[in-house]
Amino acid sequence: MARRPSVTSTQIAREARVAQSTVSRVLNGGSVSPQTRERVLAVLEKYDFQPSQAARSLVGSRTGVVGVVIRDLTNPFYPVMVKAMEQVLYERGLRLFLVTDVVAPEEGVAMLRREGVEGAIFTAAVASDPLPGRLTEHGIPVVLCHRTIDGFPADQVEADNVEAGRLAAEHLLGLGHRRLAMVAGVAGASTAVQRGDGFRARVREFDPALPVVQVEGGFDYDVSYAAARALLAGPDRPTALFCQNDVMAYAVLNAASACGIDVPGALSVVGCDDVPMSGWERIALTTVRQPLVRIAQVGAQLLLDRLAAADAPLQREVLPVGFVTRGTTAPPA
Amino acid sequence: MARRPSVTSTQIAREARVAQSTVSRVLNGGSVSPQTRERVLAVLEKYDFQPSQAARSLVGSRTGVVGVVIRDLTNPFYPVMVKAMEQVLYERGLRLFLVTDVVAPEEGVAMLRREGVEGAIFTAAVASDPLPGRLTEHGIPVVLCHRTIDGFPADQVEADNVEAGRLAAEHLLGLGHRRLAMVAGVAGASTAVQRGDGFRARVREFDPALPVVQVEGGFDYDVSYAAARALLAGPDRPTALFCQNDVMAYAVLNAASACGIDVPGALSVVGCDDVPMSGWERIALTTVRQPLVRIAQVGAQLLLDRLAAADAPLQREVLPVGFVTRGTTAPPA
DNA sequence: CTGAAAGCGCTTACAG
DNA sequence: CTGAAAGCGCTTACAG
Repeated sequence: MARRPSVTSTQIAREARVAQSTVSRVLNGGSVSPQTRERVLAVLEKYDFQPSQAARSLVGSRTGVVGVVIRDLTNPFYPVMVKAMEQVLYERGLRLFLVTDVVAPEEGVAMLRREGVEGAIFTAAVASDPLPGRLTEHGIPVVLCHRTIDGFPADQVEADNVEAGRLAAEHLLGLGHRRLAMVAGVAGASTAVQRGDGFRARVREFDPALPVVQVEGGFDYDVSYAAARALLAGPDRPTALFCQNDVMAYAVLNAASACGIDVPGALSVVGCDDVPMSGWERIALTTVRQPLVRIAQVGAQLLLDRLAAADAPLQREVLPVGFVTRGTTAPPA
Repeated sequence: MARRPSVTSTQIAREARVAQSTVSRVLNGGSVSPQTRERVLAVLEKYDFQPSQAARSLVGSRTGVVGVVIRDLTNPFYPVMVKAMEQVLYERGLRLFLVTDVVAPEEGVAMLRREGVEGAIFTAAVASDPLPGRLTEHGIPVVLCHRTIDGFPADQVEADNVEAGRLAAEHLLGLGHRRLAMVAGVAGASTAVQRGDGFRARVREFDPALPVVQVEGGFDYDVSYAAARALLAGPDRPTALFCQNDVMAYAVLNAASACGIDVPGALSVVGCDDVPMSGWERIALTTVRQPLVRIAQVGAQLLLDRLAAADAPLQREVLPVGFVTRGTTAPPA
């Protein structure tokens, strides 16, 4: 099954009795007389012609493809971002090439380069990650979106995650909780670092002697579920838990159910992200909202801007967060 | 920012003092003497060379790209399928070009053709859908995966959705429910038709006079949530609800919470799909399991087979489903 | 406005 | 085993 275009612009040209370059002109809006255009259009339509992107990419100076690197597509977080990015990219006629964790990171970068992407948006970079750098080395513009890397030479956009952590602590402290724990995300992810820092800083301000127990959830449901079961079954169970993202909070909520621990009666839980599901009555998660869609849109826009002006100064945007009180927090028993 | 490869095989060839075709051979495993290969490999490595897919696609007989058409990426259902497909496709060295509902359907097909996809997998086709046909017309192999179209000339794979509907009815009837309602999916989607048919058929067998109220949920959370609120607030509220997919069941569960209706005490709810979230303690949805990942894998495999043997007879696979009893069903009050 | 020609970066026969 | 050459389907100067 040869995947050659069933009909090429040369064949269109022949049938319309014009030069192939004329077909190209009507396709791309060059100057063509109305009569000629008419004739070519008719043949184009007759065959429902579509030009080969491969040929276009090869000859043109641009491929029109942008790479988007995400982690796990099944985390409800990423589809929302991808969708928002698609929307802004498509409006500008760019296509999106998605790289997920189904391929090894190194291979992902290689794919992006073979694909000739004009730029790439990383959504899940970690501190020591050599991957974004591997792209910039080759002159490919990179945007760090949602997760950032201090000092990395790229446009970056993120939520005010430090403030997010502070808000969570503020809320829990205000409710009267003193036995605090935190379910942490991926070590080295800026979101995890910043949210953790913000939370601890606010607790320290309140009382430097107050400890914050930390368990590792890796931003992952299953990991967090197991960790929560262990934590909740152990001695000195905390009365309040800050989860560095919503998915880990869901895991805690479910683990608490499994352990017969009432939320918020015996345990308060705060998440971070506010993905749509957190508003479900069955979940009703108290959480810190970050402007998910906006972050994605800005990320895409930063790349667009960069493509338009390669030498413009680097941008770094930090978007505000807000606290959303729902049903998973209450004063300690 | 011209997105030309920073280094081409011709430049590699020059530096390695061989012909460009020799570089191509070491890249693609042609016969090359050990010494020559060594020399070329060194230069390849030095520049971290990646060949241009555009050029490869143009000259080769294949692009190595497979199109996957999904509906809404934010429906937790699709990411699972996409991931499973990615896995089998990548193993064979194929890339995946994702088309979501962010682009208009017609434009999606045009993109697939411009991209030169070797085949396409549709996951959300509906009965009257002209799109898959638009691809086969141009000689591009199509697989209908998850949602099928009777009589459509393509390989198809789906769950035994009729049985799924029957199992749901069986369960509810067995529990003693007689006031039944169904939240229906997208009209024209095979899954909706089959699940509905199965459910109604089983009810009819049990008692031809028993009515089944139907409300439209369109496989969509928000639509179903609104429909459920209306249904549950109205007179003659059903005691049991079969939702044609899990997402709609979540909407019903949450709507019931919002209305203060106890599930399963005052209302039994059965879903269909069994996506991972249905097993969460906070949800604990009684549902019909379909082998989601398997369906996606078989879909990808059918396309692979078709690419290997264009003239093989058309396949249609129907995979078995199973009933999963959890916490959202009970005998009527 | 229109055509002939060059060339994008590769793979693939074809010679030697 | 290796090189020279053709050619994939386009866009883009360059002439006319």
